[in-house]
Amino acid sequence: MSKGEETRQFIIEKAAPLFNRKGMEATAMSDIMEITRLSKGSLYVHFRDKDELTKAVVEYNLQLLEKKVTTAIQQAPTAKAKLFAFIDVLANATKPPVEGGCPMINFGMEADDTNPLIKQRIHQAIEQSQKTIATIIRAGIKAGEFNPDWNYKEFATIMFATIEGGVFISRIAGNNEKMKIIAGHLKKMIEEQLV
Amino acid sequence: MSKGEETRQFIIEKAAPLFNRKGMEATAMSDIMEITRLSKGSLYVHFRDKDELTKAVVEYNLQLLEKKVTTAIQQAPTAKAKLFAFIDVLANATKPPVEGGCPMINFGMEADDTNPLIKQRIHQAIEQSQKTIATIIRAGIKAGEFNPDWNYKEFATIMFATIEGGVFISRIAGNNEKMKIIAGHLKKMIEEQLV
Amino acid sequence: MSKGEETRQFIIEKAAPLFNRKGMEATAMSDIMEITRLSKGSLYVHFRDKDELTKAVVEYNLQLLEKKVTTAIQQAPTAKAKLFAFIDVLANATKPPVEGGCPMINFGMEADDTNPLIKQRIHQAIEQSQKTIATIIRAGIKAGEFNPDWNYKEFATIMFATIEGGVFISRIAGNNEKMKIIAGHLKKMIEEQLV
Amino acid sequence: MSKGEETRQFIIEKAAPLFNRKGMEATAMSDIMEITRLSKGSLYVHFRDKDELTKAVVEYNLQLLEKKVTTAIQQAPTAKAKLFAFIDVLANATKPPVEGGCPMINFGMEADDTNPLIKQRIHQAIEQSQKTIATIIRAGIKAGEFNPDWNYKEFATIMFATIEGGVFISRIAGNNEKMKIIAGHLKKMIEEQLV
DNA sequence: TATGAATGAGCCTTCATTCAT
DNA sequence: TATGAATGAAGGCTCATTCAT
Repeated sequence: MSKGEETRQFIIEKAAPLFNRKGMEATAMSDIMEITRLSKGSLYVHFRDKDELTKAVVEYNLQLLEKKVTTAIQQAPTAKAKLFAFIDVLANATKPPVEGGCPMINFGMEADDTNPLIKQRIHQAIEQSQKTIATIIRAGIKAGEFNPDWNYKEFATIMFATIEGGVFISRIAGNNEKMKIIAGHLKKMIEEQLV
Repeated sequence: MSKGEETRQFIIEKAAPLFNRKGMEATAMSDIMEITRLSKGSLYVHFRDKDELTKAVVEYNLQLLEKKVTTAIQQAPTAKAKLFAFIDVLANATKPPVEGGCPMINFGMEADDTNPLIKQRIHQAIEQSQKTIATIIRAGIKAGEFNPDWNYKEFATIMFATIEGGVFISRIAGNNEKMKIIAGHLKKMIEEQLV
Repeated sequence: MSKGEETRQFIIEKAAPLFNRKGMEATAMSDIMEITRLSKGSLYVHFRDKDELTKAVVEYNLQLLEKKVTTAIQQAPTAKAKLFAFIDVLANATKPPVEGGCPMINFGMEADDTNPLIKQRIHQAIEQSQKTIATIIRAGIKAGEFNPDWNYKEFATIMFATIEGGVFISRIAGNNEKMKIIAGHLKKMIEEQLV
Repeated sequence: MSKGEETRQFIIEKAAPLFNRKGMEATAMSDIMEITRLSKGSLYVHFRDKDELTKAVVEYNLQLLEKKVTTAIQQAPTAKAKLFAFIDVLANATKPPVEGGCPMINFGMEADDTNPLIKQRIHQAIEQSQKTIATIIRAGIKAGEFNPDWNYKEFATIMFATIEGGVFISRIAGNNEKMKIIAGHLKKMIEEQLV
């Protein structure tokens, strides 16, 4: 990695939690200057404009989240364990997988009426998340672990929505109480489909 | 209502959809000037600063939502019908109960890391929503409509979270497809508790 | 004139020589701030952006020039005297009719490759100048003052071009030496057409 | 020519039309980078700063013009033909002798209030142009081609001013119509001095 | 009460220039 | 020589807010 790429990556990594926490609009280039200890001009050497930096930061946060999820899933032995792992990773609002909380709901809600490109990217991440869940279940059915009649595609959507709703509630509540209930509920629904 | 109060209310009503759609930070006082056709000075006669206007607008949006929900519930004859009505009101992302979408998730996500007061107010609205659901169910149980063993408090949380998660997904998707699945799922869960 | 219009006019008048001397691009909003002792925000109360201020300033300079020319012409009794007055007003590079020199050549040369709107406006001013000359001559012919065979339209163009060329040379030379020769030449040409 | 000098010359030639067209201030070092495909650092190896590059570019443009003029003059057999050639080279605003138009008026007008050194250089070029005209006429007189009483020094100034004024008008008009009139007029004045 | 002129901090971005490699 | 990363001043502009009328 060249010096330039290194700095670019450094900026993204430092900026990522800031954008994820404060929001894209609310994070100023001067905030990035401060946190990176880089000059204003230097930032613009590596990113054409704030929008390009924003895109890179959103991408970074999404991929960081995906990596955490993927790692957790891979380490789980069974389909049930994988689903539980998925829940446990995302449903931990007090110690979220990505600093600042779930980037899908964070960036998605802000981009909704302001940034079609980011919105589109979040849409894709949401779809991917549901696909990941669905894929795990399908494998579990094939392995004889889950009830083959399970409408797993619908469940993937329900599970994802419920988790994100839980993330929202927990963030506003400032604690994970309600999330425990939600996670427990989802896990029970999963166990009900065990053969 | 005095002339002053009337103008104040007029401003709030005009500003409400703007804030709900664009966000609190992104909505400028000049936007309010434009939409109300009022002068800059006039706005500051009725509101000490933008923060006060923001609070009033958030309050207005929340109460408008609550009114829509309450009306829908009151018109429903049974507990089941009331729960279904609750779902139908909130789960219509294409024609949301409040212009700009659910104000709880809209304002809540933005306020999370920036505005503790608004955050607190949204927290209260979230709690109230769950209480509303719980109250309906409790009445339904008392009336012999629902299974008395139903852990309705937990269900209230789950139902609310799932709806908000669905709202989020639908907004980003730009359509209500997934929301139908989610609403259907919640309704099935409710029907399973019918005596 | 309202307070706002007064300030707007004040800004234009203060900015006019600056733009005319330094150029449109080279004159910064901060220069206008300094010379008007007004705040940055105040400037933008009266002008949407720098471009709008630029247009107003160009217009002001052109009209100021036109006024000086018109006044000089009106005070001259004969057609010959009017033409001489025209020359004397424009051909005084050391004490130009408009502070900073002839706005037609100043703004025109800069706008040529950068600002089509201003370019168009200067084009119009150039055409008008030639028309003014032609109109004077035509009246002089009608009054029996000038030779009726004079191709006055062509002469108007030649006279205007020669003056502007003289303005250019004088500005660069920093003195009016060459301009005297040019003015003398033009006046001789005019006298040759006297009946 | 060493490698370094070669690169230096390459930069000047590429930058020359840019400066002549856009102006000195408006042409950024990044524009030069782009057009030369050279790195920022490389530019600064060959030129201490933008000012030095500017001077070199102005010089290049002036000498290119002079070369075109000289060549045209040398190819003309008589004094009259030489003067006509001079006019024809400069008075072609649609296909100017130097890309971007006459560098004397282009750089001169911009430098007037901002760059004394360039202004001085343009002054010299203007004087030289008039001297060139005067020299041709003097030779023509000596050769018995022109009227020996002709005040050729004054005519040189008038001719030069008229051409530059014509260049100005044509540039703003975007066509050569008026220039034809001006050139015709000058040629007629010359022919009147033929013996 | 209502107006809108005035303010100044702050935002994003551009630019000429320097310097380590 | 050549590169391109880093710098910081300066530019145009927006915005919430104040204040005289």
